[in-house]
Amino acid sequence: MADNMKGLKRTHYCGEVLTAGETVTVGGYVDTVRDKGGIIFIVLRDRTGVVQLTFNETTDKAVFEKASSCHSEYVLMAKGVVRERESINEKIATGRVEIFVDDLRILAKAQTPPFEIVDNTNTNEELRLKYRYLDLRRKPLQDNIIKRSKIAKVARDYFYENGFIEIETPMMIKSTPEGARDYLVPSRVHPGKFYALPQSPQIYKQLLMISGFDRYIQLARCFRDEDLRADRQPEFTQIDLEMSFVDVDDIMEMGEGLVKRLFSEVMDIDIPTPLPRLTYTDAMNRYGSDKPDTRFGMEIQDISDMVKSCGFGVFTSAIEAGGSVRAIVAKNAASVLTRKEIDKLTEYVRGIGAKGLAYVRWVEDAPNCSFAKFMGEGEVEAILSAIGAEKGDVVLIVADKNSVTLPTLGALRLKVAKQLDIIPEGKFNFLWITEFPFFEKDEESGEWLAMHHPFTMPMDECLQYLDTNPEKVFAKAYDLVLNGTELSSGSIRITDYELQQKMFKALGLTDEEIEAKFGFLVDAYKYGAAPHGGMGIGLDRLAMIMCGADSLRDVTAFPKVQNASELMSSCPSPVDKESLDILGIAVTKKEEE
RNA sequence: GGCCUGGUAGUUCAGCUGGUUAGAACGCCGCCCUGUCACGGCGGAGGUCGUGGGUUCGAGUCCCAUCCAGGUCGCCA
Repeated sequence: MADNMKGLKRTHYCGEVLTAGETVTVGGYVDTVRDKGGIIFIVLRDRTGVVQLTFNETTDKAVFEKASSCHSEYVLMAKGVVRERESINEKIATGRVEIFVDDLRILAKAQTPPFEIVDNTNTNEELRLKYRYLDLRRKPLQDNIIKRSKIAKVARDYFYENGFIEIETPMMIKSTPEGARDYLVPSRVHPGKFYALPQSPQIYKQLLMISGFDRYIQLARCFRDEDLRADRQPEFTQIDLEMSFVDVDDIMEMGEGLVKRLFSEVMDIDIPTPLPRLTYTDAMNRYGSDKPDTRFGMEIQDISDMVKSCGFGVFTSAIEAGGSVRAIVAKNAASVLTRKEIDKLTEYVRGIGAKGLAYVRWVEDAPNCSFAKFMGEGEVEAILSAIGAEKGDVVLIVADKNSVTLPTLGALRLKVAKQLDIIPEGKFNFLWITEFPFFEKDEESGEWLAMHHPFTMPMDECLQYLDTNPEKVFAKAYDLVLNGTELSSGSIRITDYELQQKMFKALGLTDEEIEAKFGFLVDAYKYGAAPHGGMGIGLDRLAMIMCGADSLRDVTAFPKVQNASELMSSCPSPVDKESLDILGIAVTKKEEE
């Protein structure tokens, strides 16, 4: 039987700085036991830090014996007098004092954990996720979770101070099979019918604007049944907001205020506002991405004009087909990007859709150019000079249609920057991406599809092209990007019934489809809505970057792994036939057990 | 679904062109030690080499399949 804590009340956390002479009571987990024979030191740990407990054999034999029976991760409560240490440890905050214990309680014994609870663990993440509750005892993870809590708190403070009302929207909603796949929830009362978990509170927050709440926020749980990435979990949290009587700039200003406040209060870092802006078109042309990492240069340059009449068929045919020839210059990369490495990059770009990679590797005196034999006297040198390439640099060139050259060079830019290790740490480069195209053409069917959800407002000056030139229509949509990660996405919504009908038609929806999918929302707008818009800021991704973590798993208390299962509880799991029968569900396909 | 990487004591890893009894460090257990703090000293236990098949006189090592984990592409309006 373990001891109880009768008569003891915790007075301090372990990490608090104690003054010699005072009597204190602390509780925590045994970090280490150092048994010297006649004297025992136990390092006790809680979420604030560690403190040393000291036991002397000659002072109190009974307490000493109990201390000698303690092992790692035992849960203790200890009362004693604080005193200066005989030898000081400058490495820890509480290293000048110790607690000389006269009352020790073993509140719980503990099995030896399957891995050591230490800050810099090497232990395989799979095992740590299986014992997540133990992994969460580690300080780096505790610090992340605590920082995330602070981020949420500051965000709430900020929006409450700006007149926002926090409103919960339902977690069980109508399934609308658009975009990401829904998680479905069966209904016992309605066999054969399903709710869906929300991918975002989008429709409900728009309805709240119609109701006149004017400014709404929610720290909203969202669910998407898609494959995971380091920065993508199937369930995640958005700082979701919507505002009435606003246009694009008003929302962006509110978002910038939040970013500034968060970084100031949580990190003590000043983020200058207004944040830089880039249109989608410029972002694609310069960085080959709609979420560019601007912490380093290596921008994409168009060399089509310089090579359009050269003898290299790969270049000329790409240009003749309406595409382009574009390049990035990797400064001082010639020693890292050897011929062999460039071959690997060529394989990489083939894997993501390009046909190949031309290059100039400038070592020694003469640039080594993969297409030199097709070029005339001085032509290669002219190109190098025009794009600012110098001795020691490597130029990587892709020729294809723009929908291939730009994303390929964008991906290559990131890959090469990581390889060269030129992305500065500790920088926080925010960037708004604006003026997204409204439609994108499906390469296979040739149909125009909405790039954002169909309630997004086109830019005022583009309305005239809605019927005639879909490619000339841009949206009042904006993404917030931080260090190459999409943090937030938002838009101004269509509040005009007629315009909304027009949009649906432009997207090829029939009246029946409109009614079935969005009938209630379309009806709602018939009763009048102020111009409104909003955004959803990924709390998890924000916390990840603010914690300097590489994965959402490091800032999520109980994350899912790549196949969307949770290793600790082993979910999802099969359910018994009885449960399914009540729901009227038959399972026709099973995962191998 | 495609591609890449990994899986060997509790943990992290080593284990060569296939060859005796699969090693190290940390952790764990026991004994010793009154100022340690990466404590120290002595001793000890601990392995279906992810799983299944194949090649071979012989497989941790080679081949095939499969499972698990991570990364990435597709996917994520």
